[in-house]
Amino acid sequence: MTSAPKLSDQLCFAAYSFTHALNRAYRPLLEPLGLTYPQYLVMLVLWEDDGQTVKEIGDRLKLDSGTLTPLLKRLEAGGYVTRRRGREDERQVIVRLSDEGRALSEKAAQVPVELGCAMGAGLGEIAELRERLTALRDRLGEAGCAVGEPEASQG
Amino acid sequence: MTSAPKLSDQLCFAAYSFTHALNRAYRPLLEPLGLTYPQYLVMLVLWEDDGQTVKEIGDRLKLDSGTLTPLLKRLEAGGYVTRRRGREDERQVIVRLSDEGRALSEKAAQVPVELGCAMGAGLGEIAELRERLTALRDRLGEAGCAVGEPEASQG
DNA sequence: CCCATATTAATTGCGCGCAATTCAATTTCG
DNA sequence: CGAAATTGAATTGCGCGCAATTAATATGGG
Repeated sequence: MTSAPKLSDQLCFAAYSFTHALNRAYRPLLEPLGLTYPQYLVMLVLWEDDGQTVKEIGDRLKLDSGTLTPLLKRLEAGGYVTRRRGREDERQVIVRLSDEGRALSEKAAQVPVELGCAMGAGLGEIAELRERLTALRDRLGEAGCAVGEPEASQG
Repeated sequence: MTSAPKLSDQLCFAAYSFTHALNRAYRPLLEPLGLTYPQYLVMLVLWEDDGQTVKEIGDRLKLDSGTLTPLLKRLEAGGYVTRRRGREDERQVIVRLSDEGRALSEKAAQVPVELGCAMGAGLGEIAELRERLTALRDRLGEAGCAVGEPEASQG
């Protein structure tokens, strides 16, 4: 048996390469804004709710401080956010939009439009895909399985 | 207008966080094999067709030499592959499995089974998702759109 | 044959992602 | 109250991904 490629692997590679393609598609749209895609995600989170802690941002984006701390420092260096220790709890660092960071949302409004257009997918398909991927992601986050029955594999 | 999150952004984040979740799910399965997920992908490609050039591997995985060269050197250091300049065309580097690398496919056979199980998705759902993601990825790789009509956006 | 152009890998530099560790602040509990 | 446990962020180290550059080899036209 030549170890044929398994379908679950193929799905994983599809997701992997789709994500890279997304990144490449976002790059030229975000570069004029001075943002990378992960930085754009942080800005989306802050545009929705300003003044969140590093922990809260990390919970939303599923990222930890090892990723966020240097990223936020770059956003701060770019003048889009401020980082200040909380008064109540000095362990926390509260991230706030600067005026420039708030203003950036205007320029960024076109990004998802162009992206959705580049994908050329209908509203329904996008919504369905999003739900399935999110559901699978959350299931992956759980315990896993006891490797009992070989299931959902086979190319 | 508070710049509500757009659906296309949500799909992109779903794909982004799904891919990270996949990576986390693969890690404990691949760590005993001494592989990272991208290294595993290269091994899958080589198990399917041994003796490919860096270019060919890159075409299949959509990766360039900047990513592959150091990765392949690590696989070589780990004893799984050899890298040798081609005799016909000395620009090319041909990557071949070592005996150990070939033997690894046996141990790796269980990986997609466990992964598919952890996702807990049916064969049909997996196949459909894979097709859609691949189609979207390929569409993203193309020209894009003329930003005419706002379409496929809106949260 | 020779030179301009192409192609192929390797290299450099930067920004993630994440595990592991460290440190300070806070909470819990004896 | 005070020691231990917990929490939040920062730091370190490593492996991608990719743009940009470089170097070596191959190819095609004059």
